Amino acid sequence: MGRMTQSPRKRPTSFDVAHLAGVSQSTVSRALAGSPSITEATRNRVMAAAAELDYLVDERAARLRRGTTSTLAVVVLRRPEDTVRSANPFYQELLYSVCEAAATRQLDTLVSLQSDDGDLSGRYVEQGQADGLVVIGSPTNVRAWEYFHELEADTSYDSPDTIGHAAYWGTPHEDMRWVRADNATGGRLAVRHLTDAGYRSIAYAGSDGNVQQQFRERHEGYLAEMADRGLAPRMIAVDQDSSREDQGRAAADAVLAAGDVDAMFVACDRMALGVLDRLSGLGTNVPGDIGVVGFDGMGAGRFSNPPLSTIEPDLAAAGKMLVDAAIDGVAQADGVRVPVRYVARSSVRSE
Amino acid sequence: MGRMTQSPRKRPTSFDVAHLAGVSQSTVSRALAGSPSITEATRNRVMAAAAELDYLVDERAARLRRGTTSTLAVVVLRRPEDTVRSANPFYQELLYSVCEAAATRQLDTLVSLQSDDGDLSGRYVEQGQADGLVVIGSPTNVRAWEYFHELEADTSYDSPDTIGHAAYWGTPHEDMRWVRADNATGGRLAVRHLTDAGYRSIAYAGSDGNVQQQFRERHEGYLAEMADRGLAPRMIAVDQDSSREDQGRAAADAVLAAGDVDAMFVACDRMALGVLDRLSGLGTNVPGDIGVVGFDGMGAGRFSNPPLSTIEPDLAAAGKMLVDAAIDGVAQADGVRVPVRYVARSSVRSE
DNA sequence: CTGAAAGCGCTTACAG
DNA sequence: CTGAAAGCGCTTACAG
Repeated sequence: MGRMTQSPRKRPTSFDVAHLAGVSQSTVSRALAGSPSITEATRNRVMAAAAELDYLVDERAARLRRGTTSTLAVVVLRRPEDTVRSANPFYQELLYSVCEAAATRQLDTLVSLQSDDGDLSGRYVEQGQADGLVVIGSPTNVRAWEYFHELEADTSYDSPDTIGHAAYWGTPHEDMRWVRADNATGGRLAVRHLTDAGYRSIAYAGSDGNVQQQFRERHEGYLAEMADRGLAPRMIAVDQDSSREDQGRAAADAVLAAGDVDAMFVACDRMALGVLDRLSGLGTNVPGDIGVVGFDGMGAGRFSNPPLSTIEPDLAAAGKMLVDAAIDGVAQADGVRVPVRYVARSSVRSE
Repeated sequence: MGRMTQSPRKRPTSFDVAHLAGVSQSTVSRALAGSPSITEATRNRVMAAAAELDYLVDERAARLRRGTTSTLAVVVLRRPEDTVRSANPFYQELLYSVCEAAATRQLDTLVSLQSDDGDLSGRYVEQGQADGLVVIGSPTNVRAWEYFHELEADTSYDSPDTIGHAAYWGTPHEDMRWVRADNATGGRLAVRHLTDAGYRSIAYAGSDGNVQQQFRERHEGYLAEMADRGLAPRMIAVDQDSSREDQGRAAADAVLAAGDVDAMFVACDRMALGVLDRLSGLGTNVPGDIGVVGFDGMGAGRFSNPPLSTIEPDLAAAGKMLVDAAIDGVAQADGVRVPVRYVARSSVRSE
């Protein structure tokens, strides 16, 4: 490693470069920033000196002076009890796609994992650390969402070069600038493909209550499409407190007990994976006896038994929408929808 | 939103707070930083004024002056052709656990996704943006690893408060400070559990070449344990160019063609998932006819057909080791190993 | 315990 | 096209 072969020395500044190149410090700054007013010859001399000294601009100073940061802050809300392996991979994927979208816009991403029971902080713009903020979470992070909701109301001044924009995934508050999957369309798509494949007695498996806004919307899409097709809706309500997988297993039991259901639209993939697990354990033929459609597009669905048909939100679009909304703002006061598509796999008969 | 209810005004500085609290700017700085030399009464007055003005320290200025950043830079190497959904989730999980480990140490994480065919940059410490650097990638990101390898050699000066530490996951260069799974132990564990379950003709499925250091180590562990138990090793070499899943499918075909193999230790979970997919498609009984063990601990393995036994690296430990190595440095010049454990699921007969 | 002042390392009017 | 100077908003010796 380099530092062993040479004695440490202080990091060079633009003054050192100026001295070596025989120009003023301001010229160094301009030359390195690509100012068009600098001669090619001068620029070359400066660049050579900078390379020679291994000089790099100190971004703290540059940003302090400039007033901007070229950075997007991303807060990921996690449940305190989650480990990397038990956490819902959906949020990890969403984080990843936000980072990708930010990179496309030449923005670095300042990521902070926060949980409902720990310190919350989202004032990165006000602290000069970012030009915008994206918050990713599930509506169950109640305290965190209240915190961010209040933050929106509190911000009483604007930074010179930014308007302190923010965008949110998973907020239960309608008056925050949210980005969400087009859940209702997803619900409709599920019913559409299931009926096209010949299923008629299609149940929705999910929570009945109003805890999860996203689930409610999926359910509404399901109801609307069922009504449009003159089919009677059925609800398989699951216990709120168990894991998604166990909720799915219980839903499968309920469907089998009912005896007259031939397909299920399940609120999310993790739950649907639980459904499949129970159904295959019991020897029920999927998709023959019962067709199953999930929601999320989880990778695990490609290898389940059988592979899971699902409604997949366009994650790349989601990342881009969040970043754009956070940096540019959006016209509408509230939210924007991420498109979804139906992914056909073998948990549904071919149409 | 707040900005609608009040006219925008410039962000307050410590001078504004000082003015309102009737003290000097230095006192504001000290009071807010928690300096013990400030009276309780003074501190309260300052805090009240700061709250009143909604003042927050500008971190750019504070860090410029202080010389540190409280930030860890994390570079994630991605393949240019990958999308969020096609990318190996292992790296997303690892990124997540690095962020968690950093948060535990009160560090923010500056995340940058970079790919072999795009701009590479890892000089965050030199630019005053971070106190340390973690790079996560696969050995296949050849150009990127060469870049970071050279960077280590180039750094010819030290920052005043940091030594420009870095730690790497996935580097093919032995002389960089790497963190890796304990692959050899993983290979041994796989063989151990397979033989304990009564399997005798255990093949290794993976690449034969030396492309993937990690795979080579897993193979070596397998070979060593097989030798210790007096069993004859078998290699099922896979085609380098197809997808992991297809490599797995081909390996399954090869095993079936051979006819005398009763178990497989597969180089990684994605490949093992391909093995399972083909085996179940062909009606082969797993674990009855053939036992399968993968490597990685991928979430999808919990729902595959049958659920996949696997060697799981401790991801939380991996994140912590990377962060610690990057910030504190480590004693040894080269690397440290992340512990692995055997996760028993139904792709192996119960012992 | 508090204040006046220097200075971190840049960018950018302002002159010439 | 280039330079001298101001200033971004802090922290921290140095005095008292």
